[in-house]
Amino acid sequence: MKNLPHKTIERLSQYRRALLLCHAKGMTYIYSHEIAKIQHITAVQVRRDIMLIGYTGTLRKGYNVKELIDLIGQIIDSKEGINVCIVGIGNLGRAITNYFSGKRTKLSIVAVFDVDKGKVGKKYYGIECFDIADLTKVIKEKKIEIAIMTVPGEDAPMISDILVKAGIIGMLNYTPKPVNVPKEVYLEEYDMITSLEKVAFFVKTH
Amino acid sequence: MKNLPHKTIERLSQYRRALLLCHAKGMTYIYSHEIAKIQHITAVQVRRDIMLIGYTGTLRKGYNVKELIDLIGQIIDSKEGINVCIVGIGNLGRAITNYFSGKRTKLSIVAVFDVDKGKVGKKYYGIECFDIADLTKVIKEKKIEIAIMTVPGEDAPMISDILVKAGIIGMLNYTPKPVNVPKEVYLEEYDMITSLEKVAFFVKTH
DNA sequence: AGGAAAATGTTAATTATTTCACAATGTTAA
DNA sequence: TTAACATTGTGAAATAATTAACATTTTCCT
Repeated sequence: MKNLPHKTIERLSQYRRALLLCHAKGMTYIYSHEIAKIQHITAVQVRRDIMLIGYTGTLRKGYNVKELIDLIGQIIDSKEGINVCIVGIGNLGRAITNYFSGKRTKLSIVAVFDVDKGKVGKKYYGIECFDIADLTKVIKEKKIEIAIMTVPGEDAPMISDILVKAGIIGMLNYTPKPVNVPKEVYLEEYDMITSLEKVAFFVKTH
Repeated sequence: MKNLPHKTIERLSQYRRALLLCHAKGMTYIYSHEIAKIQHITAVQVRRDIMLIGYTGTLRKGYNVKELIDLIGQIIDSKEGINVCIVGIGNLGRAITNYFSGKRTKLSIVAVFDVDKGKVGKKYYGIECFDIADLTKVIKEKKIEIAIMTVPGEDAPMISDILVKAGIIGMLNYTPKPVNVPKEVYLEEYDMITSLEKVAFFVKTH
């Protein structure tokens, strides 16, 4: 059961978010096709994902919303919680910080970093900004395991190396510059230009 | 040749970006394994992607950087160029606008929108901000074909509907809320929370 | 009570993507 | 001149992800 497909993990995260909204609205049961509709995927895919995590719904009634939320939590959250930092508190860094602040209890942003001395010491959405020169020290002190890079592309490789040396084990790179990390570090990269170019391409070809 | 895999399109966009940097540095030829190194993928994958677009390198010399850049452009750019708008000029909207401003000649951000009257009329990175109430009018006037949504999640479905009615044919949804569009509209969704949860999961399971 | 309808759970088939393996061939060095 | 090497191009195999098909079961209706 540890070998869940990457795509399934992504969808579970999304299901949970949708389910939390349903739960807040007072729904106790939900059908696979209702989840599917929200995520605009097929009901079979929803059922398969749920099958993979070993949950069983009730025939003709669907899935218990609360139970499913909790089970997804058991699968994708880590029990103790994980500390995260944002490196580079420009527009994108602030967007993400704001986005997360006070959302997930198991994933907490505990520090943001920037080179700009004018930003150091200030708080962003309740999170203190540290000098990027103190990356290593703060990461160790605060037991930060995941870093989100939102620095300018040209700084990404250098910052990435520092983060790896400081003991980061997961990294989310939002700069347009791919970085190299040792295989023990889990790296996810996302680049907005690529996404837009992709949309433009598929728009063109119907 | 029109049936290029989605993943190949994404990589071609990335190759081009890397190649442009190489070209700027004066490189005239590049090997598949060099491109692979930059993107941290395998050389075979690079060669296959290049094969799929019908380009042929020179044995033992590699690929001509300039030729490859141009060919990728022919494949993924649309000849006439495409106009894009950003809906919601908060932190994320500004990050993207800044990111793109003056980069791709074939993809231009020609308008940004916001509900906040204090923002309307101002310029963001050189792009004028319009009232979101004028979405339909401005989209038609400026012949905008792609919209990037960076509004709060709760507004996403409603804005999405307006965009579709206004004639948008491609949409990039950066809100955490999935939206439904008719099948003629190409939709790409990306959600940062999901990405972070995914990293957290795979970090946990080595 | 019995039949129709609506769900889930799952095997099998299909499709998409990546990787392997290797032929072909130009380049370099002895 | 020839052997060793490095590189591209690609068919075939392997892996990953999605979709189809359908058995099963519960509920509802008559």
